[in-house]
Amino acid sequence: MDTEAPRRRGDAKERILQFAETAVLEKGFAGTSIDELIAAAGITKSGFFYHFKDKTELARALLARYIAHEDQLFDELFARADALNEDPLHGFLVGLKMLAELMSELPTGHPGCLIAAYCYQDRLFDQQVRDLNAQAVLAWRKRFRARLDLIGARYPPRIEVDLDDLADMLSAVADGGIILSKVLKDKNALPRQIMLYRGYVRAVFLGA
Amino acid sequence: MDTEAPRRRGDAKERILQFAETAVLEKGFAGTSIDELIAAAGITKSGFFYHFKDKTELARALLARYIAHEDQLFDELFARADALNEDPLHGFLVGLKMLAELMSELPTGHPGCLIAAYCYQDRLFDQQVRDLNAQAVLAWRKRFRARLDLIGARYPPRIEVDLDDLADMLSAVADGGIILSKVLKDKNALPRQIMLYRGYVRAVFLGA
DNA sequence: TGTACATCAGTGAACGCGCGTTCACTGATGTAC
DNA sequence: TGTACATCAGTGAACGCGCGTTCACTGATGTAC
Repeated sequence: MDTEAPRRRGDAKERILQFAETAVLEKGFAGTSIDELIAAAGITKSGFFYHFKDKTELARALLARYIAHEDQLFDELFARADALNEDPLHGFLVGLKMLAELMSELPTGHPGCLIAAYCYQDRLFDQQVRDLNAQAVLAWRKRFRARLDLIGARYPPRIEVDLDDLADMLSAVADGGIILSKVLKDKNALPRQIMLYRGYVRAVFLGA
Repeated sequence: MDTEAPRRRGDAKERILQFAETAVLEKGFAGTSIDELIAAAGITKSGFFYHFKDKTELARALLARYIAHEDQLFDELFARADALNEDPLHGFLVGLKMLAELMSELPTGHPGCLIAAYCYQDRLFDQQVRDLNAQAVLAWRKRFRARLDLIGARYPPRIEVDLDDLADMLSAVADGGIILSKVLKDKNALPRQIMLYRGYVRAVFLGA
C-alpha cells in the first residue's frame, strides 16, 4: 500500500513546491515552516536553500507555478468546450458546466486558491509577488471579457451588465465558492455556485 | 494632529482585538505576533496573557467579535431597507444597493473578511473555531434564504435556481468581491459585484 | 464615613524552543579533449 | 576510450533572534461592614 513516488535525485524542488502549496493553503505562509517542507520532501535544510535563496523566493515560485497551472487548465478546458460547439455562447456554457463537473470530481473538494490565500497575507510578500497576483486576476478578466464580447456580438444582452464585471464575477464566484466549500466542508458548494453563475450568463444573453 | 484615543486603563483588551483584526487580515494569524499587538496597544506581554490565556483564545475572541459585528450590520441595514419599503423583493433590492454603497464609502476599501482569512489557515485553529466559522456562514444562508422564500411567495421565479444556492451566492460574491478589490487595489470592484448580484436577483424574480 | 479585604488590570524578568539563514564542504553526474 | 575538470544537488553543523508562555508580584479600584 505504499503509494509514495520514489525519491529521485533532482525531484526535490518540485516535491517542496507540491508540499508547500498544500501547507500554505491550510496554514498560511508564515504558519508553514521550512522544516516541515524538507521533512516531507526528504532533504536537509541546506538542500532547501540550494533551490531557494530565501523563503520569499519560495513564495514567488509557488505563486508563479500556481498561475501557470491555472492558465493551462482554463486554456485546455475551454478549448475542449469550443471543439464541441461552434457558437461562442454555447461553448462558454459548456465550458462552465465542464468546470463545475471538474470541481465536483475533486475527491476531497477544492484545496483552495493561492491568489485568495496570498491576498489575505499580502503584507508578508514583496511588491513583485503582489503584482504577480494582480496580473493573474487581470489576465482572467481579459480572457473572459474577450469571450463575453464575442458572445455579445451575436446575442444582444437582455440584462444591462458591465461585461468586465461579469467577467470578474467568474473569479469572484469561484473564489467565494471555494471559501463556501471549505468552510462548510461541502465540496458541492463550489460547483453549485459555478452553475449558478452559468445561469446568470444564460439569462443575460438568452433572457429568463 | 494627534488623533489617537487616550489610553484608559481597562481598554487594552478591545485595543488588542482591534489591532489584531487588522494585522491578521494583512499578514495572517501566524504572521501576527503578540509582541506587535502589545506594542500597538501599549501594554506589556503579561498584560496580554491576563486577557487571553493563550494565542488561540485571541483567535476565538477575534472571530466571535467579527461575526457579532457583521450580524449586527446586516440586521440594521436590512431593517432600514425594509422600513423604506413594504415589498420583500424591493426591500431586498434596496438593502443590496445600500450594502454596495456602504462598501464603496470605505475610504481604503474593505479591510477583508475574517471568515475567509480563517478559512485559508484553518489548520492553525481548533475545531471550536472552525465550527464557529461554519456556523456564521450557515446563519447567513438561513437569513437570506428566509428573505428569498418571502420574495418567491409573491414573485414566482422566472429562472430556475435553488434558493439556498442563491442565498449562499451573496456570501460568495461578497467574499470574492473583497478578494478582487484587495488584489486589484480597486475598491469599487466589491460594490460592483454586489450590484451585479442584485441584477441577478432582480432577473430571477422579475425577469430580464 | 472609615477601614479591611478582594478583585481587576496589569508589570518585569526569565525561559526554552523553533525559526530562517549561513558557510564550508562533498559525492554524483555531465562535458571537453 | 580515458582522464580532468565543472557543475549539480545536495550535507552537516552552527548561529542568533523572536516567538509564545510562565510566574511571582503590584498598585488602583470596588465592596462589605
